[in-house]
Amino acid sequence: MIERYLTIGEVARRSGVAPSGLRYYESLGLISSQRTGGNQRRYERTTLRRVGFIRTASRVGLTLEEIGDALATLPEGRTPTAEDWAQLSRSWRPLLDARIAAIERLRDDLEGCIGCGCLSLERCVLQNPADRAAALGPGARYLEGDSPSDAARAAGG
Amino acid sequence: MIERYLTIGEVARRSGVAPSGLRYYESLGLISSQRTGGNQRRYERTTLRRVGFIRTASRVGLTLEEIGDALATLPEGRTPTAEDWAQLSRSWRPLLDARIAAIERLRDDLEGCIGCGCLSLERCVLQNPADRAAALGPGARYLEGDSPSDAARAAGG
DNA sequence: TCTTGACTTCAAGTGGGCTTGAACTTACAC
DNA sequence: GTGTAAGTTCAAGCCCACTTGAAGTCAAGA
Repeated sequence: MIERYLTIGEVARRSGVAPSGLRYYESLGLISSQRTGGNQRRYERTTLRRVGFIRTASRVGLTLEEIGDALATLPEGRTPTAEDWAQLSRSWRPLLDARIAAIERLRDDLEGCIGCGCLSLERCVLQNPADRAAALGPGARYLEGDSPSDAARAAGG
Repeated sequence: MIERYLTIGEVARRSGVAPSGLRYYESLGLISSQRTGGNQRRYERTTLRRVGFIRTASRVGLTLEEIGDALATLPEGRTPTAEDWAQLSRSWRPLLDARIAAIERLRDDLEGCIGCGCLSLERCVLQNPADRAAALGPGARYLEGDSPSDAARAAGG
């Protein structure tokens, strides 16, 4: 018989999530386990991948509830079908794409600060708030919470 | 005189961050304000952009401490130079790129589940943990916390 | 001037995501 | 068989990112 089930300690070591964290995930229904006669948890190997998925999604700002909701769209009693997966993939895509776009905007904004010429005007999108001499000028990029019309209004007076 | 300073309520409405949140950011040194004679805060317009930046970075999983550390690399007493900005941009790029890569991996993994053929094998990277009939097979992608050698070991026995 | 909504500080509370500790049991190498 | 590392539950605690509440002050229009 091949070694099929993993103890919580093994999953912990290999996933980087502490046993307490794995129990917490299980309490939320994100992962599941078999029990030995002595009530100890035993995990399937695929749990490692599932935990990796949870960690990654969590690290990029998704809540465990969102992750759980997504994983819960998979059927409980049967092997997920292609349509189950397609639905999960479809439902998450906009969220993930939005996350990516947000980070890229952040990154580009930082780079834009160097290239946009605003430094020569002694101001910037991310201007040091201690810089009292600042005045709003041209060349600004906008982040969420600010808009082109804001910039126009500010520039206008 | 143009309207130059914003009250905390105005910044709150326009940034989407509650006054209490703005005070919290200020307590952490992420933003700063002038005070009126009556001790009320007044913000420069650029604060809107700064707050937008903080929110975006926070939403994609960066801590306020990381954000603060980054913003703190900007000089306190003078206008940031091109080199100040270049340094901030350089120091954040790997972090942001890693974040983007993680989300893309997540997204591609979800899509891969549909296209990789694993469904026909009644198993998947994100296999339903309730599926007891599962056995680890070929075609698996790996996420953080799992590795090619893991997969080889599992497939091997 | 007065009223009222917006502001102030400070302390405590909340929710998410875990961790820690106490008290106890199980699994396994020797 | 036994020692010990690893497991169990449950309650409480911790850190982060805020929010809420109390008690009081400020700003500005009628």
